[in-house]
Amino acid sequence: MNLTPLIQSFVLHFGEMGSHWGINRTVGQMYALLFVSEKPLNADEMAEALGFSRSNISMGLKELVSWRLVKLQHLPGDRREYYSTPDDVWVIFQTLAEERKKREVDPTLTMLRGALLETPSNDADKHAQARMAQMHDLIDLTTSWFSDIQRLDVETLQKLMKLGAQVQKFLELKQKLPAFLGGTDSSNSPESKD
Amino acid sequence: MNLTPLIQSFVLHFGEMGSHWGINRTVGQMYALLFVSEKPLNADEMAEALGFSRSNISMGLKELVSWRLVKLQHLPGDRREYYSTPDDVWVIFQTLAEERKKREVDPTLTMLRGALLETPSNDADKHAQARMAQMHDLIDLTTSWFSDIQRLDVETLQKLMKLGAQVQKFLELKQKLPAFLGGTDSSNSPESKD
DNA sequence: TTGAATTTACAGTAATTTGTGAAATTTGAT
DNA sequence: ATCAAATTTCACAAATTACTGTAAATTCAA
Repeated sequence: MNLTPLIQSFVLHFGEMGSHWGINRTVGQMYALLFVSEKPLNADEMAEALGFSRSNISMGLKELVSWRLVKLQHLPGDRREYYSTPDDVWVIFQTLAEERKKREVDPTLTMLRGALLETPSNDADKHAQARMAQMHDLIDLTTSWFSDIQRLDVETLQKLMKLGAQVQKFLELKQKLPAFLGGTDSSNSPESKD
Repeated sequence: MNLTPLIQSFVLHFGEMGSHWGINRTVGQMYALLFVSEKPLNADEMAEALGFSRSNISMGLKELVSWRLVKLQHLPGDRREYYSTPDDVWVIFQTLAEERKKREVDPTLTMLRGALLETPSNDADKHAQARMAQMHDLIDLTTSWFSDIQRLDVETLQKLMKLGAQVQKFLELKQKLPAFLGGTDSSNSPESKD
């Protein structure tokens, strides 16, 4: 295959960053290669392009598939398995966010819920539980918001982001005109938090 | 010191999750211990509570301070250094997000900008650059939005999150009444994306 | 059903990361 | 300035993780 300098530097960068992102260097490079590739690649092509062993490629691909970051497909008349990344970068972004949530935050949320049900054994425990409750509520609100947002289509999401901090004006407006959003909303009622 | 079972399980969980979060087990435990502690702790107390060597604590603390996740303070009449986490979990969350952006996405954004300035050497390069441009634009929009949002105070941010997907209604409204947000906004104009 | 092509599992090794104790340095009270 | 308390650095050992080659398993065409 033989990569051009441009592609090579992109691939190497992803390899280096991989460790910061919780994947290893070779998996990072594999993803980068697929991301910029014009067509799906099979494992042998990737092994050759990156200079890794065939089995390493196999492991890495398995991991990337488990993250839903690469998809497997078959090309007509070729029994080998070909791999590629989704075309739409927004879809990629959402998949990444979902998977990270699932792996990196959901387990903690579950642990916190359990811990908050325990009976505190002393003052230190009481304080610890109060702190855990704060953490729980923050994560809960953030992840609920995230799954709300994720339901929006990409177009809408983009508009929202371009709007940026201007949403603040909307909140001010809403304060004045609470009616127009319908009745089941409770976010204006003054119970709020601690 | 001797941790209660409740606190111990919290601390151990953070240790295990640490690897998913890009910090190591001991650093994760240190952070958890400080997070639930009623008062600031010094390095010796932490070493004893967690059963780590004094030097390991020193290293870990240095890392946590570099992430701005723990702060150093001095207690009157005691020359040792005491450590604690910020009280407000929203501040913690924002700090974490800022630091992760700085370490995990800014370098990639920089690399992409550089790559997009290169002259493509062939069709493969042209395609790769197109892909990189998509990635760049996504990251750029997302991080700009993030720094916009970060300027909001915590109260407003909370309201916004509680609103969730209902912001969509605002966008619809805005479509109809583009005037009320003032003139410099271009997000409604139909140039949009590819 | 056979067998060639392909993928996967696994065991051994290499590389990297983590954690420790001892030595060196820094700090601040006297 | 001195000295003891406290912190940091560093070289090494231990543990973990990554990578390879080979062997086993699977797949699919004939």
